[in-house]
Order: sequence, then C-alpha cells, then structure tokens
Amino acid sequence: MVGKVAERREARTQEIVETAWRLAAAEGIGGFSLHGVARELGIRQPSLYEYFDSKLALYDAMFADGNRKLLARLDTIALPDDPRRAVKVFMRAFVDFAMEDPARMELLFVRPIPGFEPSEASYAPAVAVLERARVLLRAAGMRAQGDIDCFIAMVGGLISAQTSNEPGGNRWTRHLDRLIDLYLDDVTSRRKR
Amino acid sequence: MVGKVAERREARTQEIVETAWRLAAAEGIGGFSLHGVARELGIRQPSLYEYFDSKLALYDAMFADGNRKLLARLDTIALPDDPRRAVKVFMRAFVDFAMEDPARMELLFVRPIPGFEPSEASYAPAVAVLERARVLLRAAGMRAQGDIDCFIAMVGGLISAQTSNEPGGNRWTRHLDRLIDLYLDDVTSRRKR
DNA sequence: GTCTATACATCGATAGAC
DNA sequence: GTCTATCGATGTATAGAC
Repeated sequence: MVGKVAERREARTQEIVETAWRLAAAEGIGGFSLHGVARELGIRQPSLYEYFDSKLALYDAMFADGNRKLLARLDTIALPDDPRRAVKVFMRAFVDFAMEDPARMELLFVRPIPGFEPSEASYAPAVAVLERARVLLRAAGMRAQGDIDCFIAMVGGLISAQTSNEPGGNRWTRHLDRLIDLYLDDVTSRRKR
Repeated sequence: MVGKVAERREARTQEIVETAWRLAAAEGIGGFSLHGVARELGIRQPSLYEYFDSKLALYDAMFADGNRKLLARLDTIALPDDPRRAVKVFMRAFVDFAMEDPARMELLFVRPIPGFEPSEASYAPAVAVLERARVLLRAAGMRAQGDIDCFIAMVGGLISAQTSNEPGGNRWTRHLDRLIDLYLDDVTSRRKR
C-alpha cells in the first residue's frame, strides 16, 4: 500500500502524455497547447505543472514514450530467418508505425520544436531502434554506413511523401519492398565486382 | 515617369519578401513574425498592411517568388543530350536549390502553414517545375507514374535527411547520382524482362 | 493536487491622425 | 504611405489560497 500515491501520480502523468499525443495528431506537434491538454482532461492548465516543469519537459516525456512504443512494436514482430525478408518485415513495421501518427514521427525523427533537445535518457531507446535496423541491414549485405544512411533517408522520403500527400493511402509506401530489393541487389552486386 | 510610384511600391514589396525569406531561414517558415520583418526594414508592423492584406498574403507572395527563383535557376543550366546525364544535372540543380534554403523548400514543397493554400497564379510555376522533371525522367526511361512518385519522394528523403542532420554537408546528397543510376537501371531492365 | 487569479510576452490586425 | 495607439486572442508560467 506504500506506492499507492506514486502509482496514481504515474497514471495521471501517462494520461497527460496520451492526451498530448491526441491533440498533437490533430493540431500538429508544435501546435497543441497546454490549455488544450488540460481542457481535455477536465482540469485547469496550471495543474499540469504539478506533473511537468515546462512544456519542453512534456515534449521530452512524449519523446521517450514514443520511442518506447516503437521499440515495443518492433519486439512483437517475428523476424524471418532469411535476412532480406527480415529487413522487409522490420521496415514494414516501422513504416506502419510512422503512418499511424505523423505528428509522433515528426517529434521522434525530425524534431522541429524550437529549444527541444531530448534528454539522454529519452534518447537511448531511439538509438536502440536504429541499431536494430543497422544489424538487420548488415546481415542482408548492406555494410557501408553511407549505404545505410542513404537507405534510411529514402524510406523516410516515402513515409514523408505518403503522410503529407495521401495520409492513409499507399501510393508511395507500396514501393517499400521493391526499394529494399533494388538497394540490396545493388550493394550485393557491387561487392562482387 | 508615369509608373514611378508603382515602381517604388513594387521594389518595396520585393524588399519585404526578401526580408521575410531571411527571417524564415533563421526562425522557421512558420516562426517569423510581421513585427520582425518590419523591424528589419526599419518601419512599423502596421505599415506592412499597405503592401499585404494579411500574413497569408505574404506567404502567397513568397510561394510565387520561390517558384519563380527555382524556375529561373533551372533555366540557367545547360542540359546534356544524354537523357540520363540530363536527369542528373537537373536533379543536382534542384537539390542544390533546396539545400540553399530549407525554409524556402518547406514552403514550396511541404507546406505546413495552417490555413495557407497557394493561389492559382502562384501555383502555376510549381507545376511547371514538376512537369520539366517528368519529361526528363520519361526521356531517360522512367514511364510509370508510380516510379516517378517513388523517385521524387526518395530524392526528397535525401534532401530532408541532409538539411536536418548535416546542413551544408553532403553525407546524404552525395548519393544522388548513384540513386539515379540505380533507379533508371531498374526501370530499364524491368521493361526488357 | 487542484484551484483562481494574474503576470508577461507575442502576435495578427484595425482605427484614425498626419 | 507611415505613424501611434490599441484591440483581442493565445500562449507559457508563477503566486498563493484551499
């Protein structure tokens, strides 16, 4: 019974983060306001300062939360043994996650919030995600860091074009598997030459 | 001597647009303020309303101005006869233009300004740019609209990664030519099959 | 832990004198 | 065409009662 208050506080904090995500999805990651978050929760805006010292602190909590959710998602998928198929399944899960909430993706991977830099603790899971991608790509034959940079950027381009031009569709993201084959074929054949 | 006043007014209008670009580059395309623009020009903020009815009207003028500048840039380059080399030269000029001013590129091709939709007149040169790209890509063997979508998105991914992670560098954009070769080889060989 | 009240800043826009 | 003055809205953040 000792941690009861702390538990309640934790739950409330998470409620605030979830509400912030919902408003960010509707009004943009930089567009939602603390007044709006409080209103949704049925409390007053100054009450939020009991849980977060500033709006930037809330962003940091959202950043950590988003990365935790992404890691959890990537943990649920079963990766095929074949390295190339594993890359496809992994990247597809990543793209799906991105398409679910463009505002979340913006905070995690573009970061256009003036003054916001994620704390070290919040940043750790983000590094873990990229590291998993790196290991899979390497197993599939992509060794050079330049190739990995380029590949990740191109996947980001597909995601960005899809979300800004046709959210919910697949006109761009349907090319993901082909892009993977194309790129992996190229790095493989280049090494043989 | 009859158009002297109109000329002065035109010049002042252009001054405002240029100042807005400069502030947008520093504070973000959505982050600069009319107060700031006026301050830079040594006038008061209400005076701007002599030239623009609203901030959205200023955005529209900036949108038209940016597209005019892009078209002018693309007109200065000499395109090689070889279709594939022409694509490379054209896309390199496009990427260079994008890297010069990320905020400008944001307004022209991402458009995250709430309430802003370019007027028809301002939109026309933007269509012209994409049409030129389409013609060149087609000549180089890229026919399917899906391929063009995908290709343009991937170039956008390189630009985006470069500007947000290493502005002024070339860790991502240096892969442009290879991406072009890779993609054109693929669409060519697929048609033969 | 939540409230009221308010400070303080920024911003877009308008009215009206000059 | 530029100015002063000001409105009205919105936003983050703090002080202090309960």
